[in-house]
Amino acid sequence: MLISLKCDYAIRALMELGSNKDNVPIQKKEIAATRDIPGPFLDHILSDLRRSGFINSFRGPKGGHLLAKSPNKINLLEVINNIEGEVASLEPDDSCCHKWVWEELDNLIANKLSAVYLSDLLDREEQDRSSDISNYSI
Amino acid sequence: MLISLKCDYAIRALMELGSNKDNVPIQKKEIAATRDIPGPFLDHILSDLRRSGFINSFRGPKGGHLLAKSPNKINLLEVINNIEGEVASLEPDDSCCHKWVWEELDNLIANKLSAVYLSDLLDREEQDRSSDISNYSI
DNA sequence: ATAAACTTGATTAAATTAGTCATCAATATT
DNA sequence: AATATTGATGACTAATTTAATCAAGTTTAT
Repeated sequence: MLISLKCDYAIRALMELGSNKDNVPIQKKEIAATRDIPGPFLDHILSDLRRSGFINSFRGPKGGHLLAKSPNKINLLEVINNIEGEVASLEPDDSCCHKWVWEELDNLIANKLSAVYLSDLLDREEQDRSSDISNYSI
Repeated sequence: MLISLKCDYAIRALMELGSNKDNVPIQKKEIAATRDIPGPFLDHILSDLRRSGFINSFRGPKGGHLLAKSPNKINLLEVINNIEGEVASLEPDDSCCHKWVWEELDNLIANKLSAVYLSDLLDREEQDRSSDISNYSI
């Protein structure tokens, strides 16, 4: 797949934290459970997210994690770049004839990803959730 | 990288065949040498290209390979789809909340790739080659 | 016939991805 | 202060994918 599962997990984790209304830290166990992420793997992902400045973590009982920025200040490109180093770089220093296509494609992808914010994902999720409810009540 | 090296090789091979003016089949060895593709690996790639109907192959001495279609009838999406199964499918049947982003991204990529034809690559290569020459003579 | 080519399948090596596990560090509660 | 709870980190492993190699077979021009 284009985006690694690890990255997908990272975005899920951020969504869980972003949907948190009160300022009480959410614990790893809860994130893993509600967003279906393997627990021990999530450790590393949270570690990456913390090092990249997306979240703040607190140890001890009542510890957990909180978003460090507003969801509308976090776009997918930066998340992906920080989690997996690079999005979609083609042959490193390849000077092949059709390099330009891969470059155009890279730019296209980067543009798209940098235009999608965590807040967009949260809005859409909220929207989906409410349309599910209305479907159910019809 | 986004597109596998195998796919890149496949496109290089098609370019080599597409730049062939006369109708004499080009041999594997020559394709491998001029386009810098590992010989034995190219075997499999040519096999895939043949099975997908992009090229015709001829055995025996004076054998080799020819394009089966005009370069302006071959776009990158079909090549890639035939060579590596699929371009960039995300989690197979995943119903995760932000699936729509990956879908939009997939569509964007598919649109871009299906709009680039082998003839575009050949034109660009020709153009690059001639600008190199004029640079040299200045 | 024979040599030159392509064809195919088995096998392998390396890299990447996904994940586990154990140990350490911090802190709220008592 | 002791303890239980939680996060932090690094070593390790398993599975998958990618990128090949190699050998045996088939076709065909000469």
